Amino acid sequence: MNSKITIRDVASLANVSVKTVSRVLNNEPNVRIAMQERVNAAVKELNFKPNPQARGLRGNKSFILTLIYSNPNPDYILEVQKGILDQGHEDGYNLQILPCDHTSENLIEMVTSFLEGSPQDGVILTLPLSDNQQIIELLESKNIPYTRISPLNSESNSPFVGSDDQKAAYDMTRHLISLGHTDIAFIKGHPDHSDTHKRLLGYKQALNEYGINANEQFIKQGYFTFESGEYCARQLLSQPIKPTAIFASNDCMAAGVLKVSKQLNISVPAMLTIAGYDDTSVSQQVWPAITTVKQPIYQLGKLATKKLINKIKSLDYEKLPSILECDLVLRESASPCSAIPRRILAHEVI
Amino acid sequence: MNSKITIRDVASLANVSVKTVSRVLNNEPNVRIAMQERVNAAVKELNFKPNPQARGLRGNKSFILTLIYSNPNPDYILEVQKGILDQGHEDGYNLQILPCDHTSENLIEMVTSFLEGSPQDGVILTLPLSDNQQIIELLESKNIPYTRISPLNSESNSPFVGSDDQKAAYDMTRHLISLGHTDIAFIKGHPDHSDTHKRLLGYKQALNEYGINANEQFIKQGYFTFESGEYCARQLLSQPIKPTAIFASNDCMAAGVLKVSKQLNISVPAMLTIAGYDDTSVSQQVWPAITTVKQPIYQLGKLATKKLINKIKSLDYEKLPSILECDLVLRESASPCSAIPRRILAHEVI
DNA sequence: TTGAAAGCGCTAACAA
DNA sequence: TTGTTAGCGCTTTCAA
Repeated sequence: MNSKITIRDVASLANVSVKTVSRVLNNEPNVRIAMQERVNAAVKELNFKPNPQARGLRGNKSFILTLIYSNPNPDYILEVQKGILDQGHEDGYNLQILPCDHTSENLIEMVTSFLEGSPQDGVILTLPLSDNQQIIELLESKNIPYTRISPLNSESNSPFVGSDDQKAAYDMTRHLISLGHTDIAFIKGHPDHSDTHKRLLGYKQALNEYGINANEQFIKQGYFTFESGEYCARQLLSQPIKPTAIFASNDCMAAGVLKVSKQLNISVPAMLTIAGYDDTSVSQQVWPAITTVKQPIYQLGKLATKKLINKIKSLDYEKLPSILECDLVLRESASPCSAIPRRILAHEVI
Repeated sequence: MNSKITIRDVASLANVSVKTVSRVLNNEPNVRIAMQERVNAAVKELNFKPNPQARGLRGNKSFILTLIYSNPNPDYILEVQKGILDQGHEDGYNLQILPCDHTSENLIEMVTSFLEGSPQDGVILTLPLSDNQQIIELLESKNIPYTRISPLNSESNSPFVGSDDQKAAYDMTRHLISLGHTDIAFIKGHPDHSDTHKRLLGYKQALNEYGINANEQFIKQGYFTFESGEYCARQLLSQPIKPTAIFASNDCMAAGVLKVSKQLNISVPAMLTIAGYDDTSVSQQVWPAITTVKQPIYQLGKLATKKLINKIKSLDYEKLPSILECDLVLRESASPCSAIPRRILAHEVI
């Protein structure tokens, strides 16, 4: 159904052989400039686009990348997709997607059958699949190049990218401390996600640096869901010693905290400061809007793709950056602490 | 890189010709049952998967469908994607995606170059692209089969699917009336989206049916954004005669209304009922959670794909349903009207 | 009902 | 530096 112009048409218009056209198309050496120009002119005149299927068939390539994800955060996924697509298009690759459920019994079976059924040149894994050993082994055994976004364990002979979650969580905690908070609670994310640990680490690091003892009563286990945010908030806010700030490791949970605060008539931010993570739409659409951390999701997708393509082409990818920085997004849910400080800080606060 | 077993291996194992294998694979007639079984057994034994590229090259098919979208609602898009993927996989099609910006100058240019550059058997259009005349003409001129989700104008010789937006808006308005509200404001969506008009129609239809005059002061132009929801809410809630209920034609805008209500110290739902549309995550994660309308997005994607595939295969698609029903999702943002009714209803309210 | 041969559009190997 | 030929894995003639 598509353009019927083939490489042969171009060849005859440019008065060269098909192989020469092919050479020009693929930037192969050993073609005189004059030839190149003649071919390029013909390509342009005919609006010729090489047929990827034929190309792929011959070269045992498909120019298709596969994104496998199991993630309930649509904002994140769509943004990653966009990054992958943009880089892919730049290099002539298309994207195929496989949403799946990482808690499913037959996850591996499903991924296997997908990988066998439709050819692709490489695979991109997002959290929490980036750390799924079975999937990684599957890819290794099938010799399919892959790249991982935000894996916990980055040791591998495959590329990965990630954002500096620990630093971002550190920065956020430091920001809360700078607002005068010392009783800062933390709601952890799902234990299956590697960022959960990194964010917790950043939180503890900041407290530590300012001489605040991490109070275990202030650290609760969430699961990245709204409900788990509510649940943890209820626990935190019914303790005898209540935190003056709650840092939830994603926005969903922060929104849950906000809901509970309202139900308990705790005004935000006057009586309680809330911070989230991810800068998803909900963080902007609740009131007060939630102070949060913005990951460079688009760039992560793009960079992961660039590395993957380099890996596929046996080019170097080690020189490309691996860790990108996050930004704090300051909104209304965080304000200076109004409570009388219960603790003396070891260091002056910025 | 993929499985190296070819149709030839299957043929020699089953002791038949390649053509016979091909026939069995494609369910062609004129193959004896015994043969079919022999071939199928060999296929299974070798775990043979036909190479789609070779298949496509020969048959001038790609088994790839393209979803083109320009939509800021990630929940919607991801859900549609899932529906398309599931149906596609059932019928052996893969999905390719092209996010774009429908307000961009060079939208058509971009879409054109994409369609020319990568082969696909069919295209799926979501709002607001479903009504983009230029894109439709482009597809027609290139003879690319397409299907549209929720187009305003469904007249075409191409398939479409949609949800009964008018009825859903009617149902929601009726629900608000049944709670005793008569001063019900409506925030319209983006004028480029066809559902905007249908939702308005449903709203007016319900008012009309219950003898409530549609007060033009109560109908505001929004743009499906949070900010436009805020803006309209501010207008509505600063008028001398204030509505007791606001029906925003999507959740984003409803969240904007909720924010303004809180800022103005109007408690929801006690003093103001709010309803949204779309059942996106934000409607669940604000407090109070927003009463809204749930479209069968996944099913729309699936059905649209089924129809498209039938169209591609020159099968009948007219017999498949086109319009699916929506559901009301009742949450805490709507409650019985506490204001003294300012109007007398023409009919008894349910 | 089955099979042999040709060829989809491109690139790798070889030849000129 | 350029061109010729074969063939990737499959399906479509056409013949048996």
